[in-house]
Amino acid sequence: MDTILSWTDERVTLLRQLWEDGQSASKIAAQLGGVTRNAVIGKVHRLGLSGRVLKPVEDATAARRKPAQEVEIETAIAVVEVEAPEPVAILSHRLAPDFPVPAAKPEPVALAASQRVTIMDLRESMCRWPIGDPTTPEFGFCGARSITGLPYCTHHAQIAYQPAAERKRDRRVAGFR
DNA sequence: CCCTGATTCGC
DNA sequence: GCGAATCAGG
Repeated sequence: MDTILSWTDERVTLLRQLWEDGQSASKIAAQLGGVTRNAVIGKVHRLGLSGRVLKPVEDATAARRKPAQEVEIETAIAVVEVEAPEPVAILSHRLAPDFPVPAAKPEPVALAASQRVTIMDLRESMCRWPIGDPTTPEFGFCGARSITGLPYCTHHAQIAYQPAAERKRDRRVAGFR
């Protein structure tokens, strides 16, 4: 077993894809698993991937600091107000069309009954991992604090986003930490 | 308080 | 090379 998950070719490749795809460091870290956003950012810099085409908001963040070397980033980017009105409760598919959605249900209702919330109580910031049988009244969602930008909490994100390489040999199941 | 990326620097 | 701590800002 090649324990110690490090920056293998697979992970670096995935990092590159996600980063260039505009994903934030924290989201990438969550999907890779085993690393923090700091680790992701550090790696991005070592790979020379920083300075990607950013969205106005993020670019402003990057430009604020004036490092030892004057990285004069003169950007005359129009600030676009992107206000996405978020309906209260909707199906996870609608909220996160491009995110993998677990086939109906992995966990026994009893196991997470304490946190389960109904669709009516689901909020944007809550984990949408389905719990229970959708055809029954007990059906609900995890409801824990979700990773901003992702539909699941850290626990379920790790189940939903297992890297292909590791999925093969399996390994980590549910939450650690 | 939530989050963003950037940089520093001990390991 | 790695990433926690810290910074600077939204």
